[in-house]
Amino acid sequence: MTQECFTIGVLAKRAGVNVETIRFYQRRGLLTEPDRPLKGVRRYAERDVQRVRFIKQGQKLGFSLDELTELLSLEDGQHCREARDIALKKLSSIRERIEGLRTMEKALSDLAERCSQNTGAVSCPIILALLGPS
Amino acid sequence: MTQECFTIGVLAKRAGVNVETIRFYQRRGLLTEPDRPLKGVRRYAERDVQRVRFIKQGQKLGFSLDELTELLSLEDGQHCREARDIALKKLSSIRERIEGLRTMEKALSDLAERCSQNTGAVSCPIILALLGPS
DNA sequence: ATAAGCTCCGTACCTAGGTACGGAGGCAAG
DNA sequence: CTTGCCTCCGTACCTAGGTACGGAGCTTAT
Repeated sequence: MTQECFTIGVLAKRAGVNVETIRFYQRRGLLTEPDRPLKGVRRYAERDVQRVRFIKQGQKLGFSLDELTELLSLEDGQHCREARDIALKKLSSIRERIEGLRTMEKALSDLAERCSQNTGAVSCPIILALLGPS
Repeated sequence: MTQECFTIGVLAKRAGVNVETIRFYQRRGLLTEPDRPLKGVRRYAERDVQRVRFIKQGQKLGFSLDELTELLSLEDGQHCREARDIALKKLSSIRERIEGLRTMEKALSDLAERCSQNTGAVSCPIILALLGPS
């Protein structure tokens, strides 16, 4: 059986963050503070590890802690209609981001190719490409 | 002919940022400080507007000012080999980001669909989906 | 039962990325 | 030539997202 009961230190290690970060997330409401069965010492489970990893992954993708709080609120499976609205809003911002990144990807790979052909590139196209149809 | 000579206030307005932000970017080395032909007052050109817009766009996509400084250093079209290396590094980080966002997109659109079918969703799949093959 | 090594909690501090403020000077119109 | 609005510059302040610190209390091995 999986060990579903570890301390904050173990949680932090498993999630790859600092203990202080866990405490910070609790203050911010991103992690619910568990009850303390053992007189003062909180115990955590696997789902807490996943939550923290989710937050870290989300941050890498450019979401703020406030946005992630909102996303995590979908997690309980209740409030279906509300969840759907939030999900759709986030979806469109995600799609915009993907589009922007794709434009950047194209510009950079063009640049890299031009450079490796060593055609004595005249001027880097990155900025123009990123500005889109200017 | 295009008017290639405006003050910091106009530059800021055209780029959609605060005057202080321009000055801040100059201190950070993201924008080169132009000479001051008119006894103390700097003049800017269209390319400065584009540079600032580029920075703002890059930030939305999750790049730090340090990374953007590096990307902007490609802009002169010199240092081909170096530029290519930087471009390739950024490319792989961009591709990772796109992948991450795609995973998130899939999870969210599944969620939204499930919600609109009102099947009394059991548990939100977002976290699991985001953690990838766990 | 005592020392090592946790945990808890509050508070202070740090970095990134700005934003605001205040004094001094330029410049154009009335 | 003065009023008003700009620029320049330095310095102070702000928000987000942590990190570090220090005292006090568990808990576990010896």
